[in-house]
Amino acid sequence: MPKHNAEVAAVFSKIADLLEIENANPFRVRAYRNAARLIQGLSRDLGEMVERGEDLRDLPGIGEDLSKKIVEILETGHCRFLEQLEKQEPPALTELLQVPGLGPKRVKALWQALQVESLEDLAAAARAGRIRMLPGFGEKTELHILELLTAHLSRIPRVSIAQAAPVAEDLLRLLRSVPGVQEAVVAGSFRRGQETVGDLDLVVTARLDSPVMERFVHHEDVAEIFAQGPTRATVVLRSHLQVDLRVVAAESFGAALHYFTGSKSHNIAIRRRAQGLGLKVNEYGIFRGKERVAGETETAVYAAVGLPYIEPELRENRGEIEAAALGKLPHLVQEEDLRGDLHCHSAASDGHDRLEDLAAAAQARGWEYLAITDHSRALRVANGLDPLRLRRQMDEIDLLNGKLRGFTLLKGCEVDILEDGSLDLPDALLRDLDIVIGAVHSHFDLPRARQTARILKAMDHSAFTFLAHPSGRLIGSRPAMDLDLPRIIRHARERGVFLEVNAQPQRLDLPDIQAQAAKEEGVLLAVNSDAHSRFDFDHLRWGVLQARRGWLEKKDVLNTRSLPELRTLLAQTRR
DNA sequence: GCCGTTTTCGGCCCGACTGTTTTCAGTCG
Repeated sequence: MPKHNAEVAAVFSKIADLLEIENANPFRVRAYRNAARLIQGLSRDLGEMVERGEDLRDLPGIGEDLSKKIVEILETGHCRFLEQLEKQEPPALTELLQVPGLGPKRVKALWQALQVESLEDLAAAARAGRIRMLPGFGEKTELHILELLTAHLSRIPRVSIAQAAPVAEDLLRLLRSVPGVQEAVVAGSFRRGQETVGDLDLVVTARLDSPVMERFVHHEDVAEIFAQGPTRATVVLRSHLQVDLRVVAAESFGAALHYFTGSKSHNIAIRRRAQGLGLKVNEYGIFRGKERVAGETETAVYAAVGLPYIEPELRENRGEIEAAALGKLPHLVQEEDLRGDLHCHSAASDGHDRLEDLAAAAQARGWEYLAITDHSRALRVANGLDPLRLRRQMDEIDLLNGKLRGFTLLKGCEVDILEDGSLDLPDALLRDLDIVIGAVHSHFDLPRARQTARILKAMDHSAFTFLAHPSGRLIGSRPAMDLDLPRIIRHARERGVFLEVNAQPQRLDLPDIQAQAAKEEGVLLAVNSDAHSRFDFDHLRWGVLQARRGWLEKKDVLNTRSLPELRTLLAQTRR
């Protein structure tokens, strides 16, 4: 089984963990971590790059040694260096590093002195009071470790950004009501629009005498206070979500917001750039010696290092700093750019609303069009439409369009791609539709070659418009299908069809990096709500964020086109 | 382990909070 980017990144992360426990040169550890992060965020397949004879050393942070290790992992599925490390230290130690509060030094000390190799060992040692005996540890640390462990075991995995949003908004309301508070905003991965967030980072500006810190940590939703100082606090909510609060003076707001928005690797790159200019960047501002040269706004922070403002969604150190320096940042698509939605369900299949209610809600959002795309017959659990029912719906849409003014319902269907790659409805019927969405809803576990061939075949159908939720993943519950996605993206370009960025928060599919790869290939993407009721159009907020993270501009998104432009593009997919 | 309009060697981002250290290490973001 050939290895792919994610596996290579996992090997490098594990090496970094084990090296860190070994007390290796921290910069060597960082080199592995940086490489893991780079590879995780790469829009291209390493295996394919190697096949094409590209030099991996052209990737920033990859040199002679790591390049060889990547090739070794891709070709053999193993990494001898990792296996060697695992002979010296139990691989399970890296699991201990996942416990917040336990770092490499403590893990190593616990292992060497008490033979603690797993979470169970750790709990047993703490309960037996053996940890407090170790040098550098004390009674409080021992109790703290037990608490950390309990918190870790009961922790929720990263929550979807859509779930975190109402929590964040409640907290902001609370903070803004505290006397002396000027601004309160969310930073961190939430502000960058990541599909899931591990915690919430809040930045507040307040007068020195504001009781904001006290009010925050003693808020009724707070279950536990992990740390609290005059400017910074970490708490865990009853919902198990961790929240960090940072309070700064107004003059430092931009610097603090920039610092806490991250990402970490973007910040490091900005700081290195600042260093080269004789400047120092921290959360209080940008300094030349003792003199503050910026800090009040993010725009000023970027200007101080000679860059234009960089949108938070781009701050992943995936080329945005270089693009900014060249004046080549993308003008990211916005929700207001959308003229309609090309994927939604009515009560005819598994949606909740009638066509006229969906149309009214869409028109109220200022859109020009909405495609009705109920499921096809194979998806029985969703009450998929057979040819007769779909024909009836098409007639109903014609009638409705006769009454609508300045708005059009498009006739579509989300057709199942069957196991053999054929589509679930007769060709003649599909050709009478405006939009034919191909989608996989079954046989997610076919081998890579068959799964890829199945989808390529479906895309070749003469009526095919775009591929819905191409990876098939459900965040946190179902992994992406094993697919040659670069090949599917290339095929979409050659065949002249489109791909989807599905905005359902549990899907967000294509994900950011793959959406960017499609853009680079010149494939248009439809950012769709996949609404099952008129309220689900709000999902587009998350889809647009994901699209922005993929560097998509208005011109890259199919449903930013006016209806006549859209019809022209749709006609070109037919053959 | 990577990298280079000053470098092929000597650098590599920066500060807050906690606990046990009597002056700072460990961890985190």
